[in-house]
Amino acid sequence: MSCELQYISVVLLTPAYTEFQSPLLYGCHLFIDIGSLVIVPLGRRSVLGVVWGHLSEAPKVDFEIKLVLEILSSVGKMPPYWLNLMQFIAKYYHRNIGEVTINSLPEVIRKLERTVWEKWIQETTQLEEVALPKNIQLTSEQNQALEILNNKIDGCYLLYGSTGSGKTEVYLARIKEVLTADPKAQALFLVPEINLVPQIESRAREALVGLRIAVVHSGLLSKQRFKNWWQAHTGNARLIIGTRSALLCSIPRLQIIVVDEEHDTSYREQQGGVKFSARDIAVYLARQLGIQVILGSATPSLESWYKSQNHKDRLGTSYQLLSMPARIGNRPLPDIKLVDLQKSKQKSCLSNELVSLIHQKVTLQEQVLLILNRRGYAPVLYCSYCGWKSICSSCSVYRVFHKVDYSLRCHHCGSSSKAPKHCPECGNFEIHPVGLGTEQLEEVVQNELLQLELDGGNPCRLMRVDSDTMLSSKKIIAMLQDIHNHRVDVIVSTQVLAKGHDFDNISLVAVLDADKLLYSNDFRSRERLFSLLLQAAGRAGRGGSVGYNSPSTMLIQTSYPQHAFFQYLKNRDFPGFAHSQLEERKQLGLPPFGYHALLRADAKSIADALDFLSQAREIGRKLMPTSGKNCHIFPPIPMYIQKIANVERAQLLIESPYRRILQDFLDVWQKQLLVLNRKKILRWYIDVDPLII
DNA sequence: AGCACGCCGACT
DNA sequence: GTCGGCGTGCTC
Repeated sequence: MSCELQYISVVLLTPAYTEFQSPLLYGCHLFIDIGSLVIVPLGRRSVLGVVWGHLSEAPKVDFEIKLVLEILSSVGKMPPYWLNLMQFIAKYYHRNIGEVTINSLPEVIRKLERTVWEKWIQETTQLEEVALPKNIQLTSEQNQALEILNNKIDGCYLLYGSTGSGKTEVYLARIKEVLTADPKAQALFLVPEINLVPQIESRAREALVGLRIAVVHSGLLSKQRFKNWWQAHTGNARLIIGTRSALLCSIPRLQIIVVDEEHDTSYREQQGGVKFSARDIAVYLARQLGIQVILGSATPSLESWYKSQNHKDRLGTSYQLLSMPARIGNRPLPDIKLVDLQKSKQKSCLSNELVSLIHQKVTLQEQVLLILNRRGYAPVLYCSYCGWKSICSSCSVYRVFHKVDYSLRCHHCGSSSKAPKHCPECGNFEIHPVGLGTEQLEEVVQNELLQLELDGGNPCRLMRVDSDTMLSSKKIIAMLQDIHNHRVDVIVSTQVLAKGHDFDNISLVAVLDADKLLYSNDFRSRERLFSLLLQAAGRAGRGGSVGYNSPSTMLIQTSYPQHAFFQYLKNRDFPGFAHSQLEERKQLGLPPFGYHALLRADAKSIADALDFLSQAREIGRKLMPTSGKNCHIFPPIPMYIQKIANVERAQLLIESPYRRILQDFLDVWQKQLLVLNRKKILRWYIDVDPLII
């Protein structure tokens, strides 16, 4: 079917930070649809590309246009909505279109292992269509929310319901509705973390028996990941459950998106690659497709909350608030108690109040959850003689002492070394761990409970749950099972357990290190603390059927019990707290009243990084009279953690009350920065809507 | 980012 | 003589 030479533009992985960026021009003698995957020559290489557009006539250029080598027809075409999505992410986050697009494809395809993926495609089976069950049992409150959702096919909704109010049933009921109305429709259900996927998956399989579900997250091996991606891409999977990366899948018949725990910062954070907010992109995508998006949380992000209070954003969108205040079965909410660390007596990190409460609960055969957000035994090893501290050799942070294997580990670069028995500087043997981590807390609790015997003389059982013990998904499941089946009495954990998991028999949750987030230089830290504490409180006393011997309690140890923050918390007054925070942010022009971007520079020496940023700032200030007015560019500063893995990091903050103006400025500015072309000395990138400034 | 070309040091 | 160090430059 060859025809005369056609010209197409193709997106491919061209180097970032140079002026040489895709899409690039290619020729071919076949008509190739937009969205097709192709192999094209680039220099002396053959690389993967995505067909982006057709040219109506031969372009006049001073270079030779090469021909497409091959069309990867077995993958089919990427849907138009997906191409638009890639375009938007690249534009909004100021990234290379090729970087965004190519990196969103499955690994086998990126590596061009065609025989491998074709075999995997052969292996995947078309699952049988099964009629969905008729009804999901809902309370009247849940039904009210569902009816509003069922009234429309589009719009953005904020489902605000306390922990245990049954948000998941509402999501699933609405998804069922959408998938029943259109037998080809697909739904996307996002969760913030991998370890929440299994529980949502089993809830969905239970409520929607027979539904074809695909799970997509970075924890899968590349084969399974491809197969699940393929199920979504071909429309075979009707519900896609996953973490932020699931949003980048090809879901051609997408009709509804759910973003559970929408406030969670995991939707934004990412180590490498393109930083984007999966929640914000989900909202954008839903609006583009004219479909519904449901954001759910017990403690919404202040940005979402603000939009749900009848404040329209620049595009005229506001979120419809759906409130579900009641807990299912009217289970009592745990009492929130504060222990004043300044006044209370304590032998260890545990106040006497906490120790006696633990004793009480454990004796009643109820479970206790202690939350401390620091892994390891102690955050630093310290020589009392010469002042030596266990600083990481590659980063500007302390290495954390882990007693289990007597190691010093850097939680930033991952390097680890044997912990010294005596001071490496002065030889003194008086080196000791300073501060408290979960390993040590486990030890302290063990000592406190040694004398305690439960019914029938059984000893009190202890378990530590943090990323050091949650090594595999098998282990995670086993540990959760042990908790559910009451094979442990006291659980020591980092934040991992505070999020999303449901436990029936925990009647005491204690948070040991709340103060760190109460006074922090990050303007979002109180918002995060509020949500962490309320979520943690939600872990206590969820069970409806289990008869409690004692009322469930949430206990917080703090040195600042008088802080207004705790008044809001004790009253569970999220609206009040949100209002006070929003007032503060309004005064300071912080999000959602202002918009941020960072110019980040990584270099071998901090001077190079700062020097580049200073030059960039000058360039930016020269642009001011035209495109930069209403933007403020702050002076460059080294990052809070200046060095990670031997890379010196600095940044510069740009702030504007208008998103559009900030975006326009970044467009012009970024192009000028490319001319500085300092790729040998440093890497730089723009970070839009950063979480931490 | 790759990948090649290019121009200087110690080896079978 | 050549193998290989990584500096520099190009890719529709």
